[in-house]
Amino acid sequence: MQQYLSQLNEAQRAAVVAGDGPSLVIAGAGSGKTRVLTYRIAYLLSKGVEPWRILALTFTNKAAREMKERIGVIVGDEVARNLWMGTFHSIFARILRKEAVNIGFSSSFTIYDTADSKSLIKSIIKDMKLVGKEYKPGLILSRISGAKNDLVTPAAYARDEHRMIADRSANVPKVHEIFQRYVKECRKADAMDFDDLLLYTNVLFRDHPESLARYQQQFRYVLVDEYQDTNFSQYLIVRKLAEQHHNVCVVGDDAQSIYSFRGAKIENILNFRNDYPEYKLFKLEQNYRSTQTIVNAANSIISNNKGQIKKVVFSEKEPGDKIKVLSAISDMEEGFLVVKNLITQRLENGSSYADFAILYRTNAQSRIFEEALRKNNIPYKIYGGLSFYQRKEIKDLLAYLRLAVNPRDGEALKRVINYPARGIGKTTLDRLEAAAAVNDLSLWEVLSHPSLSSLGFNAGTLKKLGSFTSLINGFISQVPNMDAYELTSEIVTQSGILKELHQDKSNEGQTRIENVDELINGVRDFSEGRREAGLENTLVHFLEEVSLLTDQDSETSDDNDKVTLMTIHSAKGLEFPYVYVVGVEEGLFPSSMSNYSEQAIEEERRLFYVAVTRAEKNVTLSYARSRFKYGEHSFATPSRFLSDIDSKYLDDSEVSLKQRSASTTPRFESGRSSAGSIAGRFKRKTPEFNYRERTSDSGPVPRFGNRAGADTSGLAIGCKVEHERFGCGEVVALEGVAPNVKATVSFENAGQKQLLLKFAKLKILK
DNA sequence: CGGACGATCCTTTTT
DNA sequence: GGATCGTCCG
Repeated sequence: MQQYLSQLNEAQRAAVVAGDGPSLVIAGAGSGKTRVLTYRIAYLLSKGVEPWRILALTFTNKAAREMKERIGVIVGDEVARNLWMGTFHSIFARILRKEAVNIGFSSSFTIYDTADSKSLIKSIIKDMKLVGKEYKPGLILSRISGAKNDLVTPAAYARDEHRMIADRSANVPKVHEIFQRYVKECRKADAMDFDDLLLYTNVLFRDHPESLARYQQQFRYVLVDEYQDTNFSQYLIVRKLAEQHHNVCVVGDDAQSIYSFRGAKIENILNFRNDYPEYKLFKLEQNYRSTQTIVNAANSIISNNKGQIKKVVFSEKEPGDKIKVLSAISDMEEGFLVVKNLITQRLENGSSYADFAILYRTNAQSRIFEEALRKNNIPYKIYGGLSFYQRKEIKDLLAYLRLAVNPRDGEALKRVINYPARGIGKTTLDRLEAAAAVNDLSLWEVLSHPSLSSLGFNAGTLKKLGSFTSLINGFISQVPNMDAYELTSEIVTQSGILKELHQDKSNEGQTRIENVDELINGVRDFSEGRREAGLENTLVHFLEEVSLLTDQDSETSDDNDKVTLMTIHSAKGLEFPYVYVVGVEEGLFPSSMSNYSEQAIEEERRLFYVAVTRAEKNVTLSYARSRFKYGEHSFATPSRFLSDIDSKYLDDSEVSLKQRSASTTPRFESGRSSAGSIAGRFKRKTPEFNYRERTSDSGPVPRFGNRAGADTSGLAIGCKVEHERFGCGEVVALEGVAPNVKATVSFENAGQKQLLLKFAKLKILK
């Protein structure tokens, strides 16, 4: 152990050997935070702490796996294997399966993914006859998810003035009812969604103190990585577990908080001191990853944000390359320029393809780079987007597996009741669902109910339903006898999936068969791997693993020496020698969705910070002046973030050439141009978004506002404003006091509306 | 009932 | 550009 400690700098070592009690490790980008966590765990183990007494929560399963391996090298695999290490979701799914009966679920409950949740919400909306396009499943789900992450029940939701007002002003006043129905349907289906895994853990700990006490006693040490991206629900789990002993070590960086859309509360890291006043603070400020230029440029970016914990990240590596900005006329050209530049850099430095990453804001951007790379015969791998497990043929097969384990799983049942086609159509399904609703049963319970025949189906339909039911019953009866692999093989043939797939002789059909084969192989590997490790290898376990996979987790072995393409979000925690951050344009990065609020822009800026700090040696930024969006091309201006970078870190050789073309390019974003002022070397700031100049400095203590709406402090009667949905209008009245100011706005096309400023996304035009 | 074909909506980001 | 949705017809 001693030799490992000597590899650390003073701050790192202090954090590793800190005794019992709470510690907060503020870890700047690239400051060796994983190393600290790894060694701290190894250190605890070397002090004689049993591995199963250590709970370490990471952001991805991959991070957990790698950390386990590294710890295994130090203390031995046998020991490392018994650590409780994984994502919040997978650890607590595991615990919930054991405790399921305490919270009214079975131990083989299904985990609904986002698509399942949306589909369920959709059918609830339909059933409630909520017409109008305001009720979009995705939007409703995010509202419900937000509530769950704040531990707000449907009843509490209905009492929550803020949520109700927000819903009303978005024309979706019935969300709370949908929420209520959704929770009920999930219970009926013996299913939990992602948020439920955390929510029900809290419910379990609240309602079953004896159970909480057991885990409190088991987990003597709790460690949390990426603490800045935990939500309230996760925060509370950690707090409860550590309630008695306060042996909690959290690691994070407020500057890298990029998941607020998922309910993450940056406040968790800031409030640590309140929950654990006796806490020890460790700051890791030396960056070992990147050159000085990259670190300093990143610092200059993040300094544009108001609220942050003070820290000075520095690098002692060489100054290194300046940051280059590639300016392209179109998205096609952007792809071409980036790939051209990549080829050059690779030849100049003799580096491999795996040293390069292309990072973008949205998955949709990947296509253009895939194309450019393919044309140049450059190998690449792409993360995210349509993952293997989201393909239709895979989801179909998985649905059968899910049914075998939990036939009440309504989403799975609806998916396959008529796949392969067996003559059970929409009419039949509608009637089954109606019967289920009336009798408060799941679809499966209706199907297997003795009085199914009294529902008035004709004999043919009854027969078809009966053979489907016995097919599934056959699978169910095999669950206890077969392992995951045997059962899957059985299901593929018996269900008729294989036969169905072989009907299709096209190329895509061939690919689908290969995919299914791949899944079967995956099940076999899983089955064997688990058996060798002496673990249970049932279908339940396989399904759980599959549903909690992150896209980083599904890396295959033939991914050597390839350029990496991924969103910035998925690049979190990773590093590459050469990084391209592409699509650095207004409306794309920062996303147009974040234009309404200061906090949203700050989060986008943190995302930009994360992107730049992934690089070890070189960062290249690129933007396009026009790109295809929704099938037609639209124009763009360079991102305001370019002007956040101190110009002394920018390589402007190429830029100055482009300035001329920039100034002659007409600007299409009227009135509220941004970093379109790229002339002047990104230096000039757009006053509208330069918050620091307008707001008095709040001092060294970070302050985080919680306003959700736009900055409308300058609003007065007579102002022209623009609303996302209602369009342009004029303010005719203002009443109430901040933060509850209500404005009456007369819209040109939508008439007069009363809007609460903190919720309405009003843009002041004049 | 099921497949085919246009219309329509859309896009952040993910466990 | 592309996935999803509703409608139409065999």
